[in-house]
Amino acid sequence: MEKEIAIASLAALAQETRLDAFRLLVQAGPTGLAAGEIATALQTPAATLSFHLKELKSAGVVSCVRRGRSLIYHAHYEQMQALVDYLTEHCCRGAVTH
Amino acid sequence: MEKEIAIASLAALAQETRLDAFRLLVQAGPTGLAAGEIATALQTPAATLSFHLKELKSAGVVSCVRRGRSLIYHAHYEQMQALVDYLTEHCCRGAVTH
DNA sequence: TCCATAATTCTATAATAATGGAAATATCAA
DNA sequence: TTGATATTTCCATTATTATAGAATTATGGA
Repeated sequence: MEKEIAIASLAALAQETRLDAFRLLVQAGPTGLAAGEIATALQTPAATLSFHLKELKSAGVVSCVRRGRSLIYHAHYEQMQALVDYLTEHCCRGAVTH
Repeated sequence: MEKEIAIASLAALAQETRLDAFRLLVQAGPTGLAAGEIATALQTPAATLSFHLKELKSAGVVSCVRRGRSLIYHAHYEQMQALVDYLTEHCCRGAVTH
């Protein structure tokens, strides 16, 4: 993973509403969640949530597909795994936790 | 790891100068690096770097001790490992990368 | 004590990010 | 084709973060 992408991914998740939204999507799995379902679950105005979903999407940690009137969002597990690998590789050298 | 601490750690690393500084500290290992050595390596003005080191410190991903006139900074591997564990636990469920 | 060095804090400025109402766009159903 | 629903984009406002020169604090040596 490129450093720039790692920074963008870290920034995407370093905000409460976005981390909460992302965690909901991880829980939801392959089914995904509609933007409105996330907004309701997080009690966040649609416009605000839409802004955060756009951030997550442009960082590449989520994607969405239209289904009828809804846009269904999904977590990108591969990119998250790549981020974890990046951190382990570049930021954890010498860790002695377990 | 608490969500708040995870967010603070992610935010600390989601900035180029700070990620670069942190990676230098990881490379340096137990020896650590003086603030001035990091500033020189990154070609960043002392005041700017000091601001970023304070951010890293308040997020708990680095610490420092005085040695003579210098402040020697060290990476906190345990907290980084805890962050990686947090992400794996909460944000990677279902990952199928390898 | 006085000077040089190392780093931080102070301060102002510029840049970026977050918030949410209102308007616009897309889709479906009757 | 009209109306209801889902969501985004537009926009203005507020809040937070980053930058770096100048002043300040801390330390060690002559």
